[in-house]
Amino acid sequence: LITWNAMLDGYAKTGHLRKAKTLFDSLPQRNLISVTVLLVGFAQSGNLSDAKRIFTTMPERDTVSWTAMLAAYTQNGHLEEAKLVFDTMPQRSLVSWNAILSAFVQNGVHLEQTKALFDSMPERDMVSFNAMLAAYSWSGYAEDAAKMFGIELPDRNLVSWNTLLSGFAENGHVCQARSLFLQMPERDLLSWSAMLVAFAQNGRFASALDTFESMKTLELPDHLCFREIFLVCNHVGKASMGRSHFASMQLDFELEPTKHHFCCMVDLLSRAGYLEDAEDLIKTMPFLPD
RNA sequence: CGAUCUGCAU
Repeated sequence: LITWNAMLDGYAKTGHLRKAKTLFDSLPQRNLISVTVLLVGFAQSGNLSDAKRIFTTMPERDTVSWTAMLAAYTQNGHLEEAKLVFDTMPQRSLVSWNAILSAFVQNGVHLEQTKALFDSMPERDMVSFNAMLAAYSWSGYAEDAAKMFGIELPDRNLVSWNTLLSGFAENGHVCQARSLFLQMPERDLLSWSAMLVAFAQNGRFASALDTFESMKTLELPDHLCFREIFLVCNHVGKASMGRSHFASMQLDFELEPTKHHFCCMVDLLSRAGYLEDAEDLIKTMPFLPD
C-alpha cells in the first residue's frame, strides 16, 4: 500500500492526474493517504471542484487532509474558503498555521493583518518566517524584509535567501539583488532564475545573458528561464541568438517548447525581419495558432 | 507513502 501511494504521489506531483486517477480506481486497497494524495493532485492542477468533492466524500479526515483542503483553496485564490476551513478544522498543526499564513500572503492580505496572524501563531518555524519574509517583499518592503532577514530570523535557508533576492528584484533593486546573490552560500535553480529575471526586467540585458550562460554550467534551466531569455533576445534584437537557444533548449536540455516559447520566437523572428522563418515556425509548431 | 515557505510572462 505504501508503494502504491508513493506511485500515486509520483503521478500526482508530475501532473499526470489521469494516470493517478486510473491507478487510484484500480487499487485493491486504499487508505486516508491515498485519498489525500489525490486531493492534492487535483488541487495543484487547478481542479478545485474535484478536490472539494474528494474532500467532502472521504470517509475520514485528519489534520493533513484538512490542511490540504485549506491549501487547495489558497492555491486557487479562494481566501475566504481557506479561512473557513482553518476555522472549522478540528485540530491545527504548525503546518496548518503556516498554510493559513501563506493564504494571507499569496492572496495579498494587508501586511498588518498578516503580521498580526504571524504574531498570534502558537509556534513558528522557518517556513513561517520565510512566508512572512515574502509578505514584506511582496508589499514592496524589501528593506524591512532585509532587516528581518538580518535580525529576526532564527535561522536561514536557501528559501530565505531566494525570497529576499526576489524581493529586491521585484522592487527594482538590481544592485542589491546582485550583491545578495554573490553573498549566498549556495544557489539553486530558483536563485539563478530570480537573478536572471531581475536583470532582464530592469533592462540589464547583457548581464541577463551572462547570468544565463553561467547558470547553464551549474543548473538545468527550465521553461521559465528560456522564456525569459527569448524575451531578452527580443529586446536586444538578437534573432540568431534566440534561434540557437531555441534549438539548445530542445537538444541539450530536452525541454518541449510551450505555446509561450513559440510565441516569443515568432515575435522575435518577425521583428528581426525573418518573416518566412516565423511563418515556418507557426506551421511546424504542435499547437493551433490562436 | 500524504498537507505549509522562494523564481514567472507575448
